[in-house]
Parts: sequence; C-alpha cells; structure tokens
Amino acid sequence: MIGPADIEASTQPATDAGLAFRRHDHSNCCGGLIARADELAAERGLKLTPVRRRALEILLEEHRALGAYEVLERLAGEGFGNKPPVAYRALDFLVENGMAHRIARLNAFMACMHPGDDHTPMVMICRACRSVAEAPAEPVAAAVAESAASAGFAVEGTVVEALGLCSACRARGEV
Amino acid sequence: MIGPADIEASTQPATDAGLAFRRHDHSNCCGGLIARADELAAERGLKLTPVRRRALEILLEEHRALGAYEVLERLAGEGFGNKPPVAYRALDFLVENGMAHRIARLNAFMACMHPGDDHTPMVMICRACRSVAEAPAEPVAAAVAESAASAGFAVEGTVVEALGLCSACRARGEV
DNA sequence: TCTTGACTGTTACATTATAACATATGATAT
DNA sequence: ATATCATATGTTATAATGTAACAGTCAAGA
Repeated sequence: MIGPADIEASTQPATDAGLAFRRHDHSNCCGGLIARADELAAERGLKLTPVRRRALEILLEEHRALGAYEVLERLAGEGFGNKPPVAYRALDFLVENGMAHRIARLNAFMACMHPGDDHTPMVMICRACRSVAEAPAEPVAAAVAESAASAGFAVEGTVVEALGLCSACRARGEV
Repeated sequence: MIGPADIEASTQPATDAGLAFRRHDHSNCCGGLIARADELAAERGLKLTPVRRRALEILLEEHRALGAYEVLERLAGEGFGNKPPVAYRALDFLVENGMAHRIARLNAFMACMHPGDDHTPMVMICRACRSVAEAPAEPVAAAVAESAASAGFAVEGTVVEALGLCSACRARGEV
C-alpha cells in the first residue's frame, strides 16, 4: 500500500508548496487518514475527541514533523486550551494509538501515513530541508529483534530514525 | 570482541552493586576504555582534555545512561564549570568522536563500550530497571540503509533504540 | 613575541515536558 | 430522571533539557 509516490510526497516540506504536493491530492490524503482514524477509534472503542482529532488534522495538514508547542499554538488559536498539557495529551493519545509518531531525535511529532497497519515505524530525517518521511521497516524491526534476542532482551517497541539527505535535496545538489 | 558477558554486564544498573559487577572487573573495564580513548585521541589528533576525559570517566563509572545535568553536577563538584554548556560540550565531543552515545529516547548519554570500531550503535533500554546496553547493529544498519536507499534517501547516521525488558528483569519475573 | 585557534567558562535565555489539581462531560446503574 | 463514576479537558506552576553569544585562557606556530 505504500509506494514510492507516498514516500516522495512525504519527503517534501509543506512550505515548499509548489513542489510539495505535486504528487498527491493533499486534501484527499488528509481526509482519508482522518476517516481511517475514525474507523480505528470505532473499532477499538477509542474516543477521537475534538482536540485529538484536530491535533491529528494539524499534523496531517502540515505534512511534516511539528513540535508540541507548534501544535499547541494552533489548537489554542482555534479555541482549545493553550497550556502545554493540552497538546501533549492529544499527541500522546495519537502516538499510543498508532495515529502519529514521535520523532525522538527532533522532539517532534508527525502523522502516521498508514495507521492501523501494525508497524514499527522507521523515519528518515533530512538535515537539509528538515522534512521527515516514513519508510517500510519490517526488515529493520526483524534485525533489531534478532540482535536484542541474542542478548536476552525482549523488545516491546523501537525507535529507528535515519539522518541524512532526502532525494529531493540530493537532486537539488545539496552536499 | 563483544561477547555475551559484555552485554550482560552493561545491562545491570550501577546501583545494584552486588549483582552489577559480578561478571566483570569494573575498574579494569573503565581503565581499559580510558586508555583506548587516549589512543584514539592520539591517532586522530583529538584533544582529550581534562573535562572531556573526566566526563568520559563519569559515564564509565556509572555504567548507565546519565543526563547531561547529572554529568554536570559531578563535573562541577570536581572543580570544573557548573554551567550547562560545560557538560554539553564535553558530551558532544565524546559523541562526535565515538566515545559515547546519545540516547535520544532518554535525552541521556552513555559511554561507548567499543570506541573506535566504526559502528552504528543500537541500544536496548530496559523499562523496568532503566539500564541501557549496546548491542551489535550491523544487520540493523544494513536494513536501515536498504530501506532508505529505495526511497532515494542517503543515510548519514542512525538512531536505533529498542525499548523493552532486559534479561535480568525478565529473570527476576518482571512483566 | 605575537598572533591564532581551540578550549573553557559565564550570562542569559529558549525549548521541551510534567505533576497536581479543578472543572466539565458522558455513560451507567439505580 | 438522577446520582455516580470514569474519562477528558483545562489551569497553575515548575521541572528538565538545551543553546546562543561573548569573555577569558592557554598552548603552538609564525
């Protein structure tokens, strides 16, 4: 379900609008993912309340990793609370339920592009344009599990983040 | 060079002294790693100055992940500066030169147990005892590189952290 | 000797995160 | 209907983590 076009699209920063959304219909992708989140919530008996839903929409609209305080600022501007716990709680809910990811290296959050598929995410962080994209990580997760197993360690979750240059920045001649 | 004993040893929290160092001679392992750091510095023309050296010793003595402010507190207690940049600069130096690792998930630092071997580290973080251990990560790094390559992403560094239960805690019946 | 560059230290501040408690809301049992 | 309870939201206050910018120090080379 995750093809090269998805990856390409999500490696683009939202600010570079001309290029960023050339390869997908953004409002569709957002709507689809919100709909998917609703489904998941229904299936699992979770409450995708207004703040939580709006926080997810904000992440989807930006299509990049946002700090908790950036999300908070927008939520506050829309009539929700303007204190840190408001954002952190909504984001924690989304992360716990696989609708968003926390990028440890950036202390930031991004929407998950395929929620529900139980996946250990791997994210790629471009040092030039700061964009963040998910990549398939099943082989990575397997390798992590195997290495951990030989140390007797039981893996319950992983943080896998690659730092480097995205294809767009390389094409643009970044070094 | 990295055997099960190394991993076992480093999964033990330093506070649990009775068990923690049963399987290795701690002062030897520290001394050896400091000596190795000196070698590396000499080879590469780096300056392992007193603060830097002491910061590394502190990480080695504790044998666990320490926050920058914990390291700072000790440095300050020994006559070095007591302002955050003192610790951050020493730690950054150690990380940049492969003598220590930054644990993104914990915002903490630990000594590298095999500096000089050019490795992409993978660390295992026990949620029960909070101990942190390194594990061999070549297969993981390969999987990350491959996944990234198919998205056209050039990997320059990775963050690979497994969260779960260490062998000691499992043996102790933790759930 | 004198400059230069790297290192150390400081001030001051920015950013990220959480504990604890008050208020509101919705589901459930009576 | 309404009392109750769990969950969610909002606030105050503060903790924890991290950095920019500049001043002083010191050793190595011109």
